[in-house]
Amino acid sequence: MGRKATVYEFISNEYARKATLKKRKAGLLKKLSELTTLCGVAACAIIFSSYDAQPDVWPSKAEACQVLKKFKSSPAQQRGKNMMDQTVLLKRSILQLNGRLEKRKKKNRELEKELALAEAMAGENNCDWNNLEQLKELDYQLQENIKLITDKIKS
Amino acid sequence: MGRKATVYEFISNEYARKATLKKRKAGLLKKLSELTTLCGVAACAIIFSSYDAQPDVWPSKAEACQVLKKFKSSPAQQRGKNMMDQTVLLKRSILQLNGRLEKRKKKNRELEKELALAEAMAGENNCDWNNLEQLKELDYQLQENIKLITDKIKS
DNA sequence: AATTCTATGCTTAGTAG
DNA sequence: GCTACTAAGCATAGAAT
Repeated sequence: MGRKATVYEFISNEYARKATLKKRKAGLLKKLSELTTLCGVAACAIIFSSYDAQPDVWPSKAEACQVLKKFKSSPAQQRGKNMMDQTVLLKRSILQLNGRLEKRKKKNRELEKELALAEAMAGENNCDWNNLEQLKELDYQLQENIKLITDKIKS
Repeated sequence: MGRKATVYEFISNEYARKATLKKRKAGLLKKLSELTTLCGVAACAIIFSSYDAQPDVWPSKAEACQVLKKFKSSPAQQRGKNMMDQTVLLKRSILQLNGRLEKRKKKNRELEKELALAEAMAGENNCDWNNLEQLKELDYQLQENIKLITDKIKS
């Protein structure tokens, strides 16, 4: 009953996370609706969840496009402040990502040993290695992209 | 003090309207921030008020670091009669993993298209955060895959 | 996994400085 | 205008179903 104080970090439990997403998404869109009504402003929101291929777009895709079009037509200079904020956030998240990458690479190495052992015991078949290769390939691409973005931000 | 029940219609009083806009906008963006952190989703919001020429744009904030489950390397212990069983299980799980990986890659491609849409709407200067969201999504899924393999090996 | 319930945390309208 | 305050409205986590 009731509830505890919310801890603001990624909800590891998948079901709880999905339930929270649903509730909060509804709450958020309601708030956005209220805001536009009460204050007479134009607004839109786009939420990408990994559950649905399609993003949730409020109020509708068409209207969101209009709002975004308007945003796009506003001079870039006026967006300067937001850009700055974004850059700061991006840098922070890149730091986090790099940390996670390091941990993941370490895991990969250990995992690789385990799989190699299993492979040796199995005696043949290299589908294990194929799978690992996929992970490593993704890993490589991820690093390349992060490097790219980092360079972009620095410049 | 306190407050009355809110009537959801345009606030005619200009001062009250502006004050409400400020408060609710802050509340809304906070909620959006919480949503992305708690549920690991990418989201953005754009709000046009008639007060400012430029809209308030909320880019996806840095995703809170997902607490990484402690990697427990399986010490490859029972090499006796369990060996074969483990290998069989491993092979089976790898087949499943490959299937999942394919699905996820497909999902990723769809997500990528949607993100590309948002990117186009938000303008070229915003491409960085969209790219980063893709990377983070990819990163998350990679971690999931690795965890899956690890768990399979342990069992 | 979706719905309902409700205790409790969170937001915010109105106000004061 | 703004910040700070606070009562009361509102959102929602966790549990039950």
